[in-house]
Amino acid sequence: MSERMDTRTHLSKVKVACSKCNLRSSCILYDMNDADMLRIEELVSAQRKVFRGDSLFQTGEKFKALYVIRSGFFKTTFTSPDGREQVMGFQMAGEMLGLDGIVNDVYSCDAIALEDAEVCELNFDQIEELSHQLIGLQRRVLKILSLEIFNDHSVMLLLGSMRAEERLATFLLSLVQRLHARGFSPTALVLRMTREEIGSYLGMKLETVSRTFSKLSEDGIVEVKQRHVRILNPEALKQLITFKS
Amino acid sequence: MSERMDTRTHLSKVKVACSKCNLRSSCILYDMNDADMLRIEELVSAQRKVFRGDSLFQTGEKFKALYVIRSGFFKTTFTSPDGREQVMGFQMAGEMLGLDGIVNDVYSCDAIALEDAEVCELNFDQIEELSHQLIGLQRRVLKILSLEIFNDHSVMLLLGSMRAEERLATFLLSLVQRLHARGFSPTALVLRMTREEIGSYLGMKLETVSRTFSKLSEDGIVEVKQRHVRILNPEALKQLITFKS
DNA sequence: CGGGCGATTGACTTTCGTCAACGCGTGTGG
DNA sequence: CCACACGCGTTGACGAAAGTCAATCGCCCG
Repeated sequence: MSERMDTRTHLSKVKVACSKCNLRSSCILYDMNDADMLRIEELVSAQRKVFRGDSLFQTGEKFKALYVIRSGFFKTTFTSPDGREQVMGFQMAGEMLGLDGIVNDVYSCDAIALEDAEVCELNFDQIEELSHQLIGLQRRVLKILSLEIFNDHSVMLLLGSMRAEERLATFLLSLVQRLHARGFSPTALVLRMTREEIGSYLGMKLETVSRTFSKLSEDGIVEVKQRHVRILNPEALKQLITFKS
Repeated sequence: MSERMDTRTHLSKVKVACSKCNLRSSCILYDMNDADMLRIEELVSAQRKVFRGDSLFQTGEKFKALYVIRSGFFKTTFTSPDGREQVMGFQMAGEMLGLDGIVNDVYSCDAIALEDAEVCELNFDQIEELSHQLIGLQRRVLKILSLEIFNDHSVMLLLGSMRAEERLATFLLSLVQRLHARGFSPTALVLRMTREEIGSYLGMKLETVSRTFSKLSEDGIVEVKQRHVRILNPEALKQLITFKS
């Protein structure tokens, strides 16, 4: 945890213009019409900087806002009552954090920045209030929640039915696809997380992650240099996942 | 699939009274005030019967309604593009089906009745319309979605970090707890699903499920006769799950 | 009563986890 | 500027857990 400052994150109250945001096409709020967009800017109660290693929110904290990532990279970790911990996901620009806090008015996971990040804070009371007025926003919020459920189901499928190699292949393809959608290379990426964090997310041990990387590397499918990964043969990687039976 | 009739399910358009429903305390819509409750009854566009083995909806079907289970027992199965299939959950009275269909206007899993069932159909357009008017309903819907996310995260934790015995113990405790909340025994239950379905849900093979049941039985923790399970030592069962480290 | 699906059990194989040693790279302090 | 330390990653040897394949059993339903 950083000791740079008293408060965990920088705050700036500068009003932002969603309508001019360069994330617009990838931001989770993007498909609003211009009239609604002006109203939506009211939602952004603050922008916050979060430094690498610091948390945006923690399990048990009072839930009061959702966050959209403007830049940077997060992991969310979920902890069971008995202390079991697991990485629930990795989030990047345009994605949303905090949705699982709505049920109990308390965040139910930790959101930790894996690199210095900036987020837009959306006060949840205001979201409720405004989506009461704008049916388009209401629908949008529901879709966001539903998407999260859909994505979680995909992860459950991965955890429940795939073997180590398939899991890692799926993980790499998913990451690179999301990065590509944000203008990055479709074949090269820099991992922002450790082998242990990847393993936790994929339900395997860090040694197995490492071994599996080595295996993919030996097979000429990817090139791995520490956290730098290049996908040499995307087709072979997809083939690995394909269900055999 | 049943061939009893042309349409897959019975439909009845008889207006129901949510305010008089005996499920009220466990139904996912329950915490509405009386005034709102009258409005909510408008939502129930139909009640449907679904016979054992039949599906309430299937992957790819146009999404148009959410469902609340009045009686009976369902499984939901999720299928990946390449044909991998997995049981995503088991649902009982008062629980909701179809939430993952909101994102893409298409159901993204199959809901299959494991015993004859009755459901209330809630037209989604009407939900949107009405929750636009009743802020209480809007909030409620958001909480339901968020709860689903929270539950999925618990399953992901199970799949990612537990061993076979822990998974089965967690599964049994969860089932029995939900049944107990509905007035059934806190220690005895009848499984509505096969070993294979349990295995699919828990990310293990049916033989492993069977062996694990036998193990728990040998240890005197549960009594298993086919699908009839009695929990002899709930404390020992909970102890099994407790994280060791 | 017989057929068939589901459940159990055994023997063997595979996959992954565990434990341990070592290597690489970065950042810091002498 | 170099040396060192520490965190992270890799690799190997071994063991444990779960998967696979196969035989058998038993219950339920026609």
